[in-house]
Amino acid sequence: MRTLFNQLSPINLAATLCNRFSNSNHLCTSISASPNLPINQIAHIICCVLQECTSFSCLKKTHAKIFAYGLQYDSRILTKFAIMYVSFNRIDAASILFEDIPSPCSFLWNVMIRGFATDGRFLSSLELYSKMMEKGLKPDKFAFPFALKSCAGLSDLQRGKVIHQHLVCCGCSNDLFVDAALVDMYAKCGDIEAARLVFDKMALRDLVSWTSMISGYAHNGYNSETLGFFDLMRGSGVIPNRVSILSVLLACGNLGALRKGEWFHSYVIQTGFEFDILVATAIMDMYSKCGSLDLAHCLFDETAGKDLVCWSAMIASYGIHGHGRKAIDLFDQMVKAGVRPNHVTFTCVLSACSHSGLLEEGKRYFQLMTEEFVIAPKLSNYACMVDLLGRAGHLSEAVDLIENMPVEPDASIWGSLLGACRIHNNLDLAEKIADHLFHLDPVHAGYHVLLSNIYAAKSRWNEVEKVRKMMARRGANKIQGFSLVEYDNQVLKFGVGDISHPQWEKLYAKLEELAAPMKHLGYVPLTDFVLHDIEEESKEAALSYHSERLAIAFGLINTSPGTTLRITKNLRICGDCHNAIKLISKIVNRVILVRDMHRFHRFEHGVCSCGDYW
DNA sequence: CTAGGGTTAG
Repeated sequence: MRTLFNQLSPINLAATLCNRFSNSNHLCTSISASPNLPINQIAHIICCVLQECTSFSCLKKTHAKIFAYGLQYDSRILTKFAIMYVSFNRIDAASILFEDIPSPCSFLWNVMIRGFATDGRFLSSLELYSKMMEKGLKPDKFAFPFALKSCAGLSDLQRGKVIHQHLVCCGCSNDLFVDAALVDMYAKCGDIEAARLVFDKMALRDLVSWTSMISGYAHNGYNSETLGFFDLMRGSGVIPNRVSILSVLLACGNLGALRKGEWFHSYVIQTGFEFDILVATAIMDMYSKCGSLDLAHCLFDETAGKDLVCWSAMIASYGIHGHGRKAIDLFDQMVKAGVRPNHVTFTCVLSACSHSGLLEEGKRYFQLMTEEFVIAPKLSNYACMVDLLGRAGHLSEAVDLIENMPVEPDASIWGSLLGACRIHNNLDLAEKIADHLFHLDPVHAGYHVLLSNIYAAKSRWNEVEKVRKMMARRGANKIQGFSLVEYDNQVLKFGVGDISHPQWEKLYAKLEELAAPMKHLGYVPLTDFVLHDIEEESKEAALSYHSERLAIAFGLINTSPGTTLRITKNLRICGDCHNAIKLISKIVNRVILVRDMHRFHRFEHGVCSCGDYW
């Protein structure tokens, strides 16, 4: 060994060491065996060996050895070590070394920016990026995608735009990876138009860029665009993989497009994509959101190696379908199976309790979360609790909870409470809440509508008008209600009093036809403004029809008797329609599934699965 | 040296 060290040049020596001694002990022993070796030579050897380093423990031991040799202040070695630490995902260790280097080279800055971003420490990554720019150093084309990834992770569109400008200045645009990262950043920050602009300008588009775009559409609510873009991708000769399928499944779920979703399920099987837990969860969730709880549950049972997300998704499914007890049972099973819940799981459970009116159970699980699992409740957990308490009429308890929250309540919390005020027609509380609420979110149309409906319930028409004007002044535009129904591999959309469908006359005639038997069953149209508690979708004219009724009429005309009708609605179903659909289900003897903004309503034999608790 | 992904309240 000693002869080796003395005879070979450092590079050859390093190469020899790499070949012969792949593990750290040998390396360290060899170095220790030659105490007379000049320090710079050892440094050189170690640098070369590190390049071949494949084991973290080897790295750590070598690092310790370096300290023993008193080389810790050599920038070159430190840089090498920092880079190695990053490659082993030990960003903290790398960071400590980085701080010790007087003026780190550009490359190390880039490596650190990448390292932090990869580790999910987006703020640190961007902080470093800014510091690097301040020093007049330019990030390289490998660092930009990571800086953009950090912006995407933080949904920081403003910073993303700035970095976009920088990279153009640095001449790093028109690079496949940089552009793909740009597309992804814009898509994740919700600026889908900007994403599309970059995407369209790309000379070359790989599967990843397509997938980023598709996922951007899906996650920003452009559901039919998602499906369209997927077809476009296939048309352009790019073969999808399981990742791109996930976005498409999401879109199907959002649209309630069961047939399309089923098609993708079989597509996954036919093409032989790996049917891993992510794909299984996505398909399961799609089935559930399309109203097919049975299929979702089947898949859940068949899926081996269920993880937290998979369990949570199934719990959420029971929740939106109104099966609170089953959601709770599943939660208990999950815990028994040794899977530790997180705040999302509890959001699912609490929301399930809320939809099913399981007040005591909800309280118990909230307590379980904080006390037994020691999970700090997030805003979403508080929102569920406020909703649970409020719905059940325990308004003051809900207020207590909000006042004692350790975090600042946001608009959604007050919104929950306002929703409860509407159910219980509590005007005093509603007015107090509205102040907070409109301060936090002045342009939210839904909250204004809620308040206006509470006034209307008390026949306070002047105030109703005031709220209306307030909305106009603030530019809080009402969201148009619509209902979706899948037919013949298409998703059809019906708006309020829609006459755009070729069959529109038939649809209205069908509703007319139903009017008599409905009346016979005791239906009284609730023309009172109060119950048209959804956005503007009502009150247009006596002849206007809510979108879900048109969708139902369409389904009745175009499907064979007995077929379940599935409707997806963007807003909350109104009380009048809820009454009407119950009766329709009885008259036509059909199951009518309506998914509104919050949950499923399964109408059958004149009753709804929500038990009118919604 | 780089990348895209499944669950969540209102």
